[in-house]
Amino acid sequence: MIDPKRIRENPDEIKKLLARRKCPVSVDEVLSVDEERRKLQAERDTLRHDLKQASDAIGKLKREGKDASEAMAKTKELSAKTKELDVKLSEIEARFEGLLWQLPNLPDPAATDEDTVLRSWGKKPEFDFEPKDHVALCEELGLVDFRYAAEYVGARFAAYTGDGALLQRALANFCLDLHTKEHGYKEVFPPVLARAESADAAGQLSKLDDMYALRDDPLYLIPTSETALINMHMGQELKEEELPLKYTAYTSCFRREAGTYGTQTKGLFRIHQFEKVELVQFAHPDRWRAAFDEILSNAERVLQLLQLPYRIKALSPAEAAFQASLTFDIDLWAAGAEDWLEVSSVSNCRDFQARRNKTRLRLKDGNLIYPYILNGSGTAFPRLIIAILENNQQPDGTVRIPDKLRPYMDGKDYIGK
RNA sequence: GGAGAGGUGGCCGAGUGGUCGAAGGCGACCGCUUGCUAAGCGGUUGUACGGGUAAAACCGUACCGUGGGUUCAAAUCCCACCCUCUCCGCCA
Repeated sequence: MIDPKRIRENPDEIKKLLARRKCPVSVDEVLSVDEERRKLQAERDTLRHDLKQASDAIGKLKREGKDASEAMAKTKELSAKTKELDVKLSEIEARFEGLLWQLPNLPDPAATDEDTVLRSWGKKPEFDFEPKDHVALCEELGLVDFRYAAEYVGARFAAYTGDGALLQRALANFCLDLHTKEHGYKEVFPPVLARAESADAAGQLSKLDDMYALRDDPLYLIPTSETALINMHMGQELKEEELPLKYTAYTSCFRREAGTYGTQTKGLFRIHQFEKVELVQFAHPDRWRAAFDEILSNAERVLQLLQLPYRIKALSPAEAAFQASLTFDIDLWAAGAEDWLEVSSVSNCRDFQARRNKTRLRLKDGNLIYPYILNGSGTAFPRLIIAILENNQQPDGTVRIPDKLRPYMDGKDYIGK
């Protein structure tokens, strides 16, 4: 949520910033509803003040043992009028809130309107044979059973089998070990279901159609563990001294992604359930950049240790998620697909989510503000698996396991040998 | 899922219709004080929205799990729901 005061005080600035991204409501509408709301509140407050005084007077009369029936009859009318205004006010307040919640986060001033590749790392592998894509490799090495998954649950799901399942588990342990032991994150294993309000706080209810809902309970399968982690302190007051708070979680993520058929849907590329290690930091607003850079480098470290070539791309505000102010994507090079695959998205959401879930920050000077919440994948597995398989494939159809992953893969050097 | 108990400020905890934004305690902050490892004394200390201000001060309203209701008046009475704890059931 954007600070409503900021909208009121700098409407032109807000309009200009929001023009850079998809925004379903107009700032002018927000402003006019706000004005109406303030007017109504002033009226209601005055009326209620009078009512309170009248009631107090009645109390006094009664305590003194005097007759208050006349005063009570008179006050009844005042009470009715106040209630009428109460109803009107809460209606307009709800409308105001509703509009506010539909406004996407303001883009960072530094964000460019075109996606921009900032830098890259590693060398694309070269082959003296025709490299296969991951679907072929998975089938030949028995790593994923797409047929079974399709029959069992439906299209665009994966069932990892044998060394494929082991690889998945190895990556989870590898990433979690790295982030907890070397990068200082606290590991969380959260529920993968969330209430609507929790998802809404994260900003994900704006993509309601993308979430799986349960039939009998008002719960949703989380599209990312960001949903779970950014709500770790909902309703709480954090102390400046305890920042930054750093959390990591390995969970399955669920996305319906209706309407994305046709583009890059082969194999593991875009599936309805995927696994991901997420990184979230709660940071002091003044130190968000350090937290942002840290999350980015934490994610990069995974790829460096696994020797996977990648590039960092600054996302345009139009591309960024509803809740994000600044986003850098990390794209992995996949040699079989001969394409870049997004494996991580690092975002600064500023105080957007903290305002929504009422996470606040008590500063040393006593002031109460909202902390900034940042997140990033560290990283998403199906695509990591695609890149590992395609980039490390050998002429004989086996796949070399990156050195750092071997301890997690029963010490094996190759998949398929 | 069933039965019972409970949800009050940063924390603990009192409060069954008006004098309650809420006793008392703890913690925190400020001041004073004291020769013995830190204690004593005094004071301050919630949030949101609106008004007001250069900014404060200040003023108003709301908030005692959430949402409704009764009443001139609700932390207090009524209804529904949510959550926590205990016991039972079910279950990995």
